[in-house]
Amino acid sequence: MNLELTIQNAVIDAVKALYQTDVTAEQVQIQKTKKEFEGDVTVVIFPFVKMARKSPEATGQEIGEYIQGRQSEISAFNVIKGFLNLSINTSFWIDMLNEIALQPTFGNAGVSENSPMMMIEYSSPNTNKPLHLGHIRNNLLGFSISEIQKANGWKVVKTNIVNDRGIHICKSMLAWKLFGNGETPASSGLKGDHLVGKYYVVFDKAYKAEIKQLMEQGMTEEEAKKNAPLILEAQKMLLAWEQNDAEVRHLWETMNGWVYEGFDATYKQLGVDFDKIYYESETYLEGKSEVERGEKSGAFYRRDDNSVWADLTGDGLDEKLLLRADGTSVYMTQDIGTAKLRYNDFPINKMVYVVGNEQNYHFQVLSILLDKLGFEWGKSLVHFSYGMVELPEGKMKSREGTVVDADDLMEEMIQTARETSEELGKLDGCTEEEKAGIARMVGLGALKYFILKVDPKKNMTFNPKESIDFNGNTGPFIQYTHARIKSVLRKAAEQGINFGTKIENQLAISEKESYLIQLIAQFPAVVKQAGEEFSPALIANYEFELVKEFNQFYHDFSIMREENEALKKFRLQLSASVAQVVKTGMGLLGIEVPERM
RNA sequence: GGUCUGGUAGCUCAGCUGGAUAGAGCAACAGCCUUCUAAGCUGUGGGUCUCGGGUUCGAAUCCCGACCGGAUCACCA
Repeated sequence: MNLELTIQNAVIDAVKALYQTDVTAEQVQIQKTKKEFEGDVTVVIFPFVKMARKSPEATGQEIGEYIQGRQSEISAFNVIKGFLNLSINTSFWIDMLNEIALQPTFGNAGVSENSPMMMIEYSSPNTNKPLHLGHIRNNLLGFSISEIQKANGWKVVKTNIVNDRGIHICKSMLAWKLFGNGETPASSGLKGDHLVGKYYVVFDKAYKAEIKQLMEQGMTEEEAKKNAPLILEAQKMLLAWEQNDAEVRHLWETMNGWVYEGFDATYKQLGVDFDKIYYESETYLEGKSEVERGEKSGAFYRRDDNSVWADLTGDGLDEKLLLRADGTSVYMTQDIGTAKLRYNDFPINKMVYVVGNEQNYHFQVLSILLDKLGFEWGKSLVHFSYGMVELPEGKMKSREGTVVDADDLMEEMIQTARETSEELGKLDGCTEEEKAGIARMVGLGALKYFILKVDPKKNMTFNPKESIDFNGNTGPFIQYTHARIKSVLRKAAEQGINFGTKIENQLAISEKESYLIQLIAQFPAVVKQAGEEFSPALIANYEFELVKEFNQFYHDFSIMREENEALKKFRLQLSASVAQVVKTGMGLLGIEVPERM
């Protein structure tokens, strides 16, 4: 029972009968009738006026008359300018609501044994400092699109490649060794990742001081940066790490261990997780052999200094280094290796990288290189590219101390939610445990929704003060509506009203109600589109529209005071369906919805 | 400079596969709590959809150009 399809076919038939012209389904544009006009569904009739050789109004009238006589769902129609507005029988809407309410997984296609598999890489942190606001956007987007793809029938493997080796972690290690006095997370009370991050900053400060000193002794800035004792020492450490020096390896394992404990806590609080974690220390040597194979096959070439390059000028790009003259690999080489590794480890049908838009070029190149190496999946890699998070003062700069720390931010959101809830008296009569749970759901809901509602590909501004907002187009507004519906449903259950059964369709329902049903019915299509476009924002904005619409409805009717029992059951059923779609939709965004708040 | 990307209300954003009078939220102002949760609802004010051309019945939406902003073009990852 697809309304759009039915009407589309009816219009095609009408045009053929009336004007002896065949039109395709694409030419029949159908949309929800705008609220200010009468009717439920609108057909745009401009495409047919030439065939009819009549005015838009006359054409609309003719088509309207033709299809009303033949389609029982259509109870009335009107024509305004070139728009044919059709009113649909209330019994049709009630049938539709009945159908929706009987589907336990409405809007979520679910995964089956032979579903295709999608691997989604996200998060991918460095182990030298804690997660910040930019990572939050990455993690939320990665988690959300994973959920959305699952709802669209993909098996999803969430993966994280941890950048656990390299000069950056050596810097933290060195600073800790020199200035740390054996400080540990336990002794300092600091979260592991914060402790390691602290020493990264210590290194940077000391390093800068050395540079300054060397410059005063007459070196240029460039020379000073290369020759400062600290950086030389850090490079020595990296070399020792690569040669498996026992002491360095031990320190590295210890400090990374601290970081992982810290990251785990942050991930847990954010509500994200992974199915498979790759560590760069275990994969960074992959890819070299692939590049060498590519050189033999002629896809890449070797220069006189022994470095290996790919010439992409034919693709409108530059030349790209793949192996240094000393034979070591670069970022791109590693990514070639890990891509191959992943396709060996899992039967992947699609690989998605959730990585910021500053790496657009990198992934464009990666895709071409893999293709040149003969991997049939090379071209099909998806770089899910998202924009930067900026602060009102501009970009986050760690040097200027304007980085918004992920843990601090989440804590602040939860705290504010707690205070606001208490001010409003929402938490009266709750146990301490319930209070904490609600504050957590609301605070994090606000943060997640704020970030996910904006188009991923756009840069966004995050105002830490203003974003702690629970009014308007926010997560808490949606959560609140859910809680209120649940409250009504509880009350109905107490009174023993059974609204879970089929609703009779001899009812007079309002246009607002049929509009709501139409909106609910749209949900699966929204989920599908969100999957195709990798856009949690689509779902977020849909949820807001639905909830806003419901709130208006809610204020127009007193469900529990309704005396017509059949109508009361219908409205309860409608409310329950809205709550269901809210819960499912918010779930796709990784946002929990409380039963009460 | 090359490539990519964005420019919609004072602010944050929807709308962009062309359709009706361009929508929300925030902020401002005015109303609504003896009725299922007021984190709500209703109303008012606020727009040269950056600018200029083109395509057509119709353009915020598509095309071309200009202007402004961001990213990137590393033997960093």
